[in-house]
Amino acid sequence: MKDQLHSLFSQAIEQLKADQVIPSDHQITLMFERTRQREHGDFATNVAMTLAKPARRNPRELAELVVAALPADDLITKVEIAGPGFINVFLDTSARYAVVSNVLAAGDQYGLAPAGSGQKVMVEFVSANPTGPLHVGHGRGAAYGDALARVLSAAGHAVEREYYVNDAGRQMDILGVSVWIRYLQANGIDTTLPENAYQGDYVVEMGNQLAAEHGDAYVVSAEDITQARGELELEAALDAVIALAKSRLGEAGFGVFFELALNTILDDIRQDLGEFGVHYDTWFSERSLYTDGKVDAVVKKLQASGDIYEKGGALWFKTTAYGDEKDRVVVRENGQPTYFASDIAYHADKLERGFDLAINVWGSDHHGYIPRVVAALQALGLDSEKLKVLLVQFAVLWRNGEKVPMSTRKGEFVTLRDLRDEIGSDAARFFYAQRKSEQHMDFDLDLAKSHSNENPMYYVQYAHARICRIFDNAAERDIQFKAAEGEQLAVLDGEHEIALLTLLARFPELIQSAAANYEPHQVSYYLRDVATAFHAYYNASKILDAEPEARQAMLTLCAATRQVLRNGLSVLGVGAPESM
RNA sequence: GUGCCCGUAGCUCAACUGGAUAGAGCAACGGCCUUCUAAGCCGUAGGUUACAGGUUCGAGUCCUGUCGGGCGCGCCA
Repeated sequence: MKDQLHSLFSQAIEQLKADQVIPSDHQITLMFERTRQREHGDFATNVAMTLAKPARRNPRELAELVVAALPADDLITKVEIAGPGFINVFLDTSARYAVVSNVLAAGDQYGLAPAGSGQKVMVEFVSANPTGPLHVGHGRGAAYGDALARVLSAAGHAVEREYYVNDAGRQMDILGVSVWIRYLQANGIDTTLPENAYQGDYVVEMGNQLAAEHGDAYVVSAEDITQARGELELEAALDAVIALAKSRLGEAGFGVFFELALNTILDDIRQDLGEFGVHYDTWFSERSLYTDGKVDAVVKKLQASGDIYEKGGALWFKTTAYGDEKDRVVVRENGQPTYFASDIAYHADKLERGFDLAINVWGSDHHGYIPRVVAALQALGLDSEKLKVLLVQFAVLWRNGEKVPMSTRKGEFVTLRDLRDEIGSDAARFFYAQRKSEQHMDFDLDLAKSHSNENPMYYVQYAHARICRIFDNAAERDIQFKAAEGEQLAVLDGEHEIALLTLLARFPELIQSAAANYEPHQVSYYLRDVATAFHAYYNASKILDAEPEARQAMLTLCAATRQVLRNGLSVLGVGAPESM
């Protein structure tokens, strides 16, 4: 419909160019908007206002000329010029109710662009360090990332979801050693867990499990540990204990603790996300970048191109040459690569896998990290425009009017699983999906739990369930439903019906807009609008008591509304129950 | 100190990316169930879009400054 308007107005503008009203070389972006008020017709365009300057005429006068040059067409019944120079277009009513048939014909594909019509896109999200259960902060990233992936694929893109597993580096050593200490305690060794190690109960459980499986095979004395720590400060003391564990147990022995911790936690995360409705195509291991030699390769390549220099025994990447504020270390003085080194290899690998677009969903605390990753891609001769980093603000949790602390190491946090148990996966997803990603967000746990029925999701689902019930009741009353078509739908001209029809017609545009702007929250607001329009309609009309012919048309509208609600909820990854 | 994000009704958030009279939900007040699910509907009230300038036909949206909040600025990840 918009395309048709576009073509008609383009013809009019070409005509004006030919008449030399507008400079013929002027580039025009023709935009149509759905109007907010009925008096303004169905669509409006501001083209006359944007042309005012190049044409050196006042907008209203230009609007007159555009309208005069507009070819006749059945679609348009009336055109008005309003305000400072808007051109308001009124469409033929048959164009309005035709949407019902379109919805029913397309079914669960309505609003969705054909698969493969878009780009090849990867969405990497959550990627939390596998050092403990996911907390509600990760939940926002999970809900946003997955809804984004769904919106993008609804808009026709081929989407892959990826989780980058940080299974290398010091954090994992700390986790391994935390489990080891708990294991020692389970074997009766009188030692304490350093306060900067992982404190969670899950670490205790793993220690107990390993003590049961391996007995005292990996035990050292409490004195050895005390001696290793010596008078060192916190972090250095922890490193000393890690070194002790590695030297006494060997790589293989330490690996027992490390691997169990990693696998247990990763399985838990995978299950947690699965129950949240989030499923990944790829779990990409950071360690594999080392074992496959990709980190080395990328460092050598940057050395060869002169982007890496040595200073103070460390290797530095000249990221300032690509707009970063300071240069960054990639290989430390002690020969250990930094996290940045593997991240360069990871992002290079992503783009080399042939995605048109690689989206990273990151917590906003990582925003300072973006310039150096972009720098790395540019230095490697890759197209950094293909990387898009979307930042999600972490939610601030409130309980009893106080901020809830969130520290993984201290084991003090509300887990995603707790939240799902309290309010359910669907409600949690919908709640997160209602917020724009970069918006700061307050999450009041007491409110979320005690007033869970006030979650707008129920409002939308209720509209769906109500429609299902109407059809149940129709069947009980022996009313046979056969979708009305064409002129039979012309009775749908009440205020509520027109509002509903207009909304249903907007759905495909909405999906495109939500995808183009990476804003899945647009879908949740849209669904609420559809539900509002339906509930109002429902209360105003006794559908099953209407005259048979009108009743068929009304039921057809209900069926179309139900379909759109279903499709929209599915884009958010939320269910559409048939009864509530 | 410096860089990025944010500031909209009492609270939580929208606003089709520069458009017409800034909208919803909670909370408050008043109505609607012997009638397809009241998890609903209808109505009332609530605003100097943090503040001050600027850009233009037109600004919550863009530019500058100020104030307030969050987050970065490691040979951590």
